Amino acid sequence: MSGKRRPSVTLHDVARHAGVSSMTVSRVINDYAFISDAARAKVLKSIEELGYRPNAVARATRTGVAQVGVLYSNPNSSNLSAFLMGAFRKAGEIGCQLLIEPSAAHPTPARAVVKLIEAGVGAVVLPPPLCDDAKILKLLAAAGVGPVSFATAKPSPDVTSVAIDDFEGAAMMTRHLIALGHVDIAFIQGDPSHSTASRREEGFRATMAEAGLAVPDAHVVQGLYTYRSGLTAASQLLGLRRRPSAIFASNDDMAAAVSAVAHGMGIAVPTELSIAGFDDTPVASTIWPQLTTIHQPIADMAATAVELAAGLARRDADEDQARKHVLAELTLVVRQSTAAPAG
Amino acid sequence: MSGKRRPSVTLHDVARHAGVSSMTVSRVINDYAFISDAARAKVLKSIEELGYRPNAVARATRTGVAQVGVLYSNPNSSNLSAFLMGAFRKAGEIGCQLLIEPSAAHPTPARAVVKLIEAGVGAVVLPPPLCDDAKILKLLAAAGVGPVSFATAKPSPDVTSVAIDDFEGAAMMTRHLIALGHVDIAFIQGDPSHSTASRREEGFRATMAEAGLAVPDAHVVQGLYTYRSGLTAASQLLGLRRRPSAIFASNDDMAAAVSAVAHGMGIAVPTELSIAGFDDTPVASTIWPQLTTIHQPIADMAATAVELAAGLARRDADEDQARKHVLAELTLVVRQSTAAPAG
DNA sequence: AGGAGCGATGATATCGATATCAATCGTCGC
DNA sequence: GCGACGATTGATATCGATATCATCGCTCCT
Repeated sequence: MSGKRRPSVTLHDVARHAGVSSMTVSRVINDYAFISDAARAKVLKSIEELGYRPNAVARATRTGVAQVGVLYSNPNSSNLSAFLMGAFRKAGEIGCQLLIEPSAAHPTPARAVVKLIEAGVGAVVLPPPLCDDAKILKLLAAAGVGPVSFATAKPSPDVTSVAIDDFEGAAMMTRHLIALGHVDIAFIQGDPSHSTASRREEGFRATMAEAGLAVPDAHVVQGLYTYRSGLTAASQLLGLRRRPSAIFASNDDMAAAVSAVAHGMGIAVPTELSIAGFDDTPVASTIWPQLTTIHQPIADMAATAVELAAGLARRDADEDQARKHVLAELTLVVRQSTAAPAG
Repeated sequence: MSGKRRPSVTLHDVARHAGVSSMTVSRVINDYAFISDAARAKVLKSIEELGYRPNAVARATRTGVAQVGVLYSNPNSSNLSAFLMGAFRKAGEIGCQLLIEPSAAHPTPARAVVKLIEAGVGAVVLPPPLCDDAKILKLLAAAGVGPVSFATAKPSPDVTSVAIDDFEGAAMMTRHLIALGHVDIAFIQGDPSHSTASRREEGFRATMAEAGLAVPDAHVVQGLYTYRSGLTAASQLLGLRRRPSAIFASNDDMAAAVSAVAHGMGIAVPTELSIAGFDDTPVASTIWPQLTTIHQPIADMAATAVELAAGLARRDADEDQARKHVLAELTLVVRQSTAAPAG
């Protein structure tokens, strides 16, 4: 019987309460420039008193609902949840509808793109490695669907992008290890088909060179961003006659594998071996000791990507829109897997 | 210049094309019972020809946008991404707005609930262990906000719920291990503050008893659903004089830890030791060998939960609504971490 | 003084759908 | 053969916001 009903204060309620028209209220909440201070104050007061909250859905009907597609390649990607969180939060805010399409569900990524286009999306967010695929970009261009490339290491100037500076991130981590006193630092490369892999390696090498530290060939081994490839790479590195005192893996999954192998060989982490990852995925704080890694604000980046995509989708034949390029801020997260080298 | 514009076929376009009123079209797509076959056929044909897709957002303005809150406790929960996927997909479909609130961001879970209530949600989805918290349920009831408990092991008959049968899941896995020929099967318990933990243990014990197999006390050790607790538990079990030939951990994170420890002790998986997990989180297919585990259709469950919550949110003082209880289907996923015992 | 220019505001149409109520057409019972 | 009732359909209002255009009152310029 306590039948609570959503009283749902509307814009009109606020207008009535403030003694102005609904348009004035609408303008206030949309930060329109030309409103008298008096009117603005009245409206803000009424909003406060009534506890008004704009209805994103209703707003979207008028502003034009943009349907934005999101393609993703790896359903197990550990960053997926943060990515989705951010993307959906923003989508809810601006009232645009997200269509999520796993490219793995299709014989080729191109088929997934076609499906999204047919579903009528106005823009597509492309995580790596899809955003580096020229064929896909061509397909989208032909359909007039705007692409937003996400977290690619080499964003094309022609394509709106949200990215991180992989080079700088790797450099930050390398500096951290050097500052701890490490000299023999090994590196596990990422999947060469991802553009991020080479940038991270370059960041590592450049920083080592800058510090005057040598990087013997044996200290750089190939990985594929997978746990399993990390297992192999770790065995290789830890079996070396002259074992490195620190291993920097290009992502957290591989760093977790290094941790498991070290564990297996009775090598104490971090006292005998420092391990560093990249991405700050959930596994980094799951395993023990927790990984020192580079944190990317994936959720914020995803939100930004959706916002840009929605803008692209809405825009009419207005072609000369500036392609935006957003670079997100990275942070070094020092946890328990790195320390000064022994002895 | 290829200024593609979303022509966005509307309901009215379809109506005009089919020569009927828009209401008739609306009724067809909403499966209203009393439509002549002729009209239905015409409409369906037009929908097909024009490639019409209903605009969920517009629909929601009229049906009443339900705001549904989703509380979650552990931002690193590996199931989060699947959960969010399902939840948001459904939210998009029915045009309801999701408010996600991490309870960790508040001093107490109760504060998070209050925030959602103040934000005006009509219903809340509560993952464990929040859904078992009487205080929270009381708070919600006072505000007239419907709760939907998610994946709790002991759903209250008074609360709408979407759950799995933890007992049966554990039983399935235990039967699998027994069928492989294992006799000495150890068990790692979950966090006792989660209702799922005890049900899983009961499922294990009941099945062992049924098969006439003994479960010595030393073969059941406490865990907390964390990787770290799994590390400790595994060391304990694998250090036993009479080592079990299989370890069934109540979740994947702990199973992954068992794998790491086994690795460390030079115990081959699965030839010398079988490892089983529960949940089928991403880590299960990340590590190597990949874990045999119990898969829950989290995404579907989340979608169902949102759907039920939206229903709750919309319903007026209509109190005698049936509380629904949905039980999702579990599947045993056999991967590479289990095999027949050696010798 | 006349009006151009602009800041500030409101009236009204609109977005794409559904809710509600009324209208139409059989046909069935008596 | 008449009224009632049920199946089927359409007209119109509505949801909560924004877009567009009109209006109003000033100031400032010539």
